[in-house]
Amino acid sequence: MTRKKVTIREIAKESGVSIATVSRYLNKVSYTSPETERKIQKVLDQFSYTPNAVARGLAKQKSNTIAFITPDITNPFFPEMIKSIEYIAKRNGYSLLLISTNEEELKNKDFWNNLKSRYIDGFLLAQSDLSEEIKGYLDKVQMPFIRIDRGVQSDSNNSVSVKNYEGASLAVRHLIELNCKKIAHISGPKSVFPARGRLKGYLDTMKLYDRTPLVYEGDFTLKSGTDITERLLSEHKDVDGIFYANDLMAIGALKTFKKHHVQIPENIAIIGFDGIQLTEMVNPEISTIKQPVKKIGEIAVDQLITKIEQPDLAGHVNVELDVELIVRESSDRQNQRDS
Amino acid sequence: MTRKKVTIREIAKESGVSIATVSRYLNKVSYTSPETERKIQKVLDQFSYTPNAVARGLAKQKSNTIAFITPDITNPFFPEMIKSIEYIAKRNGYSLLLISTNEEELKNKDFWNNLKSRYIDGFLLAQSDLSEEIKGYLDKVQMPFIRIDRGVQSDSNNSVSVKNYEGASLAVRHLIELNCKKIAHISGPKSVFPARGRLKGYLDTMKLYDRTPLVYEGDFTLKSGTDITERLLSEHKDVDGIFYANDLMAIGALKTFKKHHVQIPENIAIIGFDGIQLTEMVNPEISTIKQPVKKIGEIAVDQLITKIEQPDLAGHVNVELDVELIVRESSDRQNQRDS
DNA sequence: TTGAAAGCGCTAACAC
DNA sequence: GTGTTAGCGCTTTCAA
Repeated sequence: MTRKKVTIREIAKESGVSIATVSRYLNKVSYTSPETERKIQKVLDQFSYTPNAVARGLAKQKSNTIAFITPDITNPFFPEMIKSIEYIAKRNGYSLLLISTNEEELKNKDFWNNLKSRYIDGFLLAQSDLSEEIKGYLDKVQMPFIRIDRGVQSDSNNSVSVKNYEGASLAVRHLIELNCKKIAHISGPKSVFPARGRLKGYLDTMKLYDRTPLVYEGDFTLKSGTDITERLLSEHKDVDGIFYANDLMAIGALKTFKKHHVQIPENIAIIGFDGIQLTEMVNPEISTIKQPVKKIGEIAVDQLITKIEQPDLAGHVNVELDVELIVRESSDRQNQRDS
Repeated sequence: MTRKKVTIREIAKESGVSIATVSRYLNKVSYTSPETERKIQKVLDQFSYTPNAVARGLAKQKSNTIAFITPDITNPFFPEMIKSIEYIAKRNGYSLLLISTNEEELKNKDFWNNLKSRYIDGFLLAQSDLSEEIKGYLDKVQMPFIRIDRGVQSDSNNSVSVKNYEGASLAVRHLIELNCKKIAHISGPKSVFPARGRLKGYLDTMKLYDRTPLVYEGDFTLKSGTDITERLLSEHKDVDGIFYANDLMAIGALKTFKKHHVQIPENIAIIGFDGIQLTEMVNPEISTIKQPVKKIGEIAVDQLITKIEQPDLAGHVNVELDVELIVRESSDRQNQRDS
């Protein structure tokens, strides 16, 4: 496939110019006469030369590689988000290094030294919640980075997230329009920022419509959806609408509903948050507030690359993307009326 | 965090030895006197020195990085498998580069040249089906690699896969023990090797028990599960057991069953193949033939690293892992009898 | 056991 | 415009 290894030196010799000229041509920096360019290009083709990326990296102190760091590779967002990230990165000439870490590791000096010693150009951090300690590290680590999604405090910079508050409001208003009388909220852990945003959106909107809020705290897992719904049903039999702080809990709740022969959406209308693919795979399909996962990835990597390539141009970024109400069977009472 | 950048040169100067000696100590190659070692180590700690990975890479022509290449990053296996791969890789001092490609790109010389120019040490290839053309490329590319899972032809080498045939047999026997009289199989695309293995397992086992086989060809997607089940039900109303060639199709079928008010497992017992997490999240939970996803990843990366570090020791590998029958609601007639 | 020095392959001043 | 040369930071002969 690739014969020997052909270096810039051969190319230079073969085209009768100096390696500097070849390098200049390759990097399109400063002018080279059209004629030499033609000569060089010819030899380049002939040898199907590819510059050695490592040598180039060493000389330029740059690897054209970014890292995606997360403790939580099995998060349902992951596949789709990674896909868009890798795609955009590649299009810009960057490769994607995948790193899964626990919080401990982020505090390890060696961890960061290692990234630096590899000239990793920047990283995306998808870490749920950062302790103050780690935030301190991040400030000092002196690398471009963007935080994604859940790891976002309202006061933070350099992050891409979604409008959790508005999304929650959308969800509640949707349930109200469905004529739900008693709308409960199964929240995420209050320690997590997006969970708080969604909770506040729920509370404020309920208030706006003069409703009495009813909140149970879950932990974003499937199981907690099942269990807490069980408790909710036993303690409040008259609930007829539930807004789950994420899809996974809503899906988990389906087991409980089935067990108690609760009809969805006839008896209770439910809606989740996130818009993971799973919502379309279960029965009934779950209504949700959809996050633009791909877009989150795209924007994050885009911002990161800007920070890398034009450090001065890129100030602190703080993007908040819109979410979208997706109505599916679990809250669709149009069809219901017909039957 | 990290002050200036401290190179091996400072370490050498500071400890009063040559950089060669420091390098030797760092790489634990050839002996160094205990005394110098102590001196060096002291300085090392003091500066919290990390060798520059890129420079080292250039000198050793090695990056300590492996690539995971797939066209299909949203495959449900992905998260868990990647997780185990990254874990083992890291434990062995390797990082994981994620590359998603279409088949076209694999035929592109530049693609491979790029990997080589970065001194990527090897790669895992999770590509469904490789054309002969690509297999030709792989032979010539001269890099260590292992193929994973679906990309496996029976005659291939350097691959890690599972016992598809035996798994299918397990599934069928399970349905027979459940007293199913007419057992159908929704296969995967016949062009895909694992699909063929599962089909053959089904056919042979049916024959073994003197049953008449009934096969419909699906394409492994959720939707094909829904649609083909629809057709199956209309054409063969007496089917009472279905073995789906993968879980996704079995899950898709649930919509059809619901629509036609078919009770699972009372009217029809079903079982899938793969053991993706989704099977536990739907209603009813789906029985399945579980692939040891983590193990597949672990073994693959393990083999790959062996190939990289001991090229002579590692001959051609061809691992076939065992699968496991997991009985869940969709084929559980123990509980059914009680009710 | 240790040091000197020649690479690894490319970039970027600096000079012409 | 183009060539010379000194790095980038580390490894690895080859001598001593």
